[in-house]
Amino acid sequence: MIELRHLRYFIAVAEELHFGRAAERLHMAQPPLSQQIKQLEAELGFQLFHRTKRSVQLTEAGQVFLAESRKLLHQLEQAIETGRQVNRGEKGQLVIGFVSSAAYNVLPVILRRFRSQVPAVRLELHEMPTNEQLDWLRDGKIDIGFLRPPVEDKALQVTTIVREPMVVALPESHPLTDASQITLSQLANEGFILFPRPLSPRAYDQIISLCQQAGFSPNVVQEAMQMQTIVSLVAGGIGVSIVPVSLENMQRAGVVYKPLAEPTPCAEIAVAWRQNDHSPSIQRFLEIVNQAMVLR
Amino acid sequence: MIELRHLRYFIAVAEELHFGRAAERLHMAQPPLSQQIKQLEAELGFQLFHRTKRSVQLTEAGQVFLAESRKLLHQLEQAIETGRQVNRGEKGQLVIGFVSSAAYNVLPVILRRFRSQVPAVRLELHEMPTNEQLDWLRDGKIDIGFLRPPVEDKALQVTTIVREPMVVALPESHPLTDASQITLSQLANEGFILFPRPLSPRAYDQIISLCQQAGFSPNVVQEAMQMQTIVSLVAGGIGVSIVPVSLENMQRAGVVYKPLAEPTPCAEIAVAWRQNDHSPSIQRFLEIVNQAMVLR
DNA sequence: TAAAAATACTCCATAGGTATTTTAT
DNA sequence: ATAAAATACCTATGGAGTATTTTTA
Repeated sequence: MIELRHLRYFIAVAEELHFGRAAERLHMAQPPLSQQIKQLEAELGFQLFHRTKRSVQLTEAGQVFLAESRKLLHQLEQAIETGRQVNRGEKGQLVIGFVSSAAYNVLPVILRRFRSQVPAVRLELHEMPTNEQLDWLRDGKIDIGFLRPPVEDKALQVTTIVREPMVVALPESHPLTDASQITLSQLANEGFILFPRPLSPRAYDQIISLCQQAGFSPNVVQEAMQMQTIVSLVAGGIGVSIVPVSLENMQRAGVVYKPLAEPTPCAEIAVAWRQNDHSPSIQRFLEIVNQAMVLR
Repeated sequence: MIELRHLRYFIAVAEELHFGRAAERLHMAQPPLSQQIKQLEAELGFQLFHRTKRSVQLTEAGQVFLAESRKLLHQLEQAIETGRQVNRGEKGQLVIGFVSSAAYNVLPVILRRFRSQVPAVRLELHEMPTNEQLDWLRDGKIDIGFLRPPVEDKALQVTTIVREPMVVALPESHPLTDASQITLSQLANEGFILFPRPLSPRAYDQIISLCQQAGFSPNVVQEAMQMQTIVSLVAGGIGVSIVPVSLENMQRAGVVYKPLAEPTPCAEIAVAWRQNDHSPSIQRFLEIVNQAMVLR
């Protein structure tokens, strides 16, 4: 059976064209080297050297096999190095899911950091709602999710990384745009635009219950999956909404954001990953998330 | 030190994801297999498997290294196969020199045969006179020469493969074109076109001495290196020439070839190669030359 | 005859085997 | 309780060393 040893020895002899010197270079005696080369030739089924006792020369086949052998050892080095990089989480591929609002908030910061620190890990991004992310995480279709807690699944690990105040989004033309802040009760007769409850039950219920504490049940005139859509609808005067403050980053014309007077309700974003997945690139990614987003 | 054994074992375990079954497949016991994998991991500096006693799983780095390992073993197979082909003279490269007249005669037959029997050997052809071929052979710049004997060099082996009659080449307009054959004495007063003596001393001297036996010294009015040129000059009425019969293949308009009445002088072509060069593709080529050109 | 590869043999390192333990399900 | 990997220990193959012979320039 051919071993790498044979190739290493062969390369040495081919380079020295002298068994004695090659043996010296390999820190071994000459006879076993002759043996191993002979054995290699037997395994290969062809001569590597023309041997005339006094001089050693590569055969034509030997020359070809020399080039191939060098390539092989070099590739092994490469393979080891690549393996080590993957092991350190410096090379690989990550598939990431995120809710649309994360795109305005945490994602840009984290991705910029990750890309600069670990450039050899390819990132694949998929925008999708929380519940879909949970399925994809379980199926291994994504490795990391940026989503809205809570998550019940015991197989998934979840850390909240952002907790931001909610603000009221009003059409530019609305009379309340002059107020410095708004109490919920002032919105009792407004039409509300919200996301469908299954998308983020906790946030949804929070808003509803706050309104009820303010003495009214909100009149939901429209639902929309995407935050962009909600903001657009507000701009269009369809109604008002309560959105995470980071949406201000969108700079949508025709919309004014106002803080709430109430003890501020919060929108949360969390990272989630499979508890038993110790893939180094995931670990590396989570480290960077931690660095960037130490949650107070 | 990593050996191919390690890779073979690793691939087996990675494919079975079960040390026991992998060991069985490798016709060995399970403990030494565990040992070898452990040793491999130590050499690599990273884990290949997540081992939880009850289940074996590839790590991310392990997956990458698995693909690389498979590639490596496959490439070794390839290298061995290529080496064997080269050894059998079925793959490689040959550089061949030939005198211009060989192009009308032996070369086409031999090359056609060789290309069909040994398609994977690349041929490089260089037209050049005999003396230059000898230098290039000695320098290793060509491997095979088709040239005009004799060759004195002891380091070169030479076999004559073609011995063909010489014929007289006359301009179409010449009065002797009606004769069925020609005696040299009939050409005593003609102007002769010949190649320079150094190009093929034997053939040159042969022609001169034949003329002298016929009672005259030929009047050489023009010399030319290439047979084509000689024939063109004859066609142009500059003079007559004595050329190998295979030149008739050229079908040059304006020239008529006539056999000689004299005991036919002969033009020879030989193959030459370095005696101590046992490169299989050369051997293979020479075999085919022998097959095709068994000299009577 | 001198230099270098091949042979002959000897030895020991280590690959591989056997028996057993550990551990997770 | 059981299946599977790890650990401990032993065995023996074969890789490597030493001494010697063979070969040819």
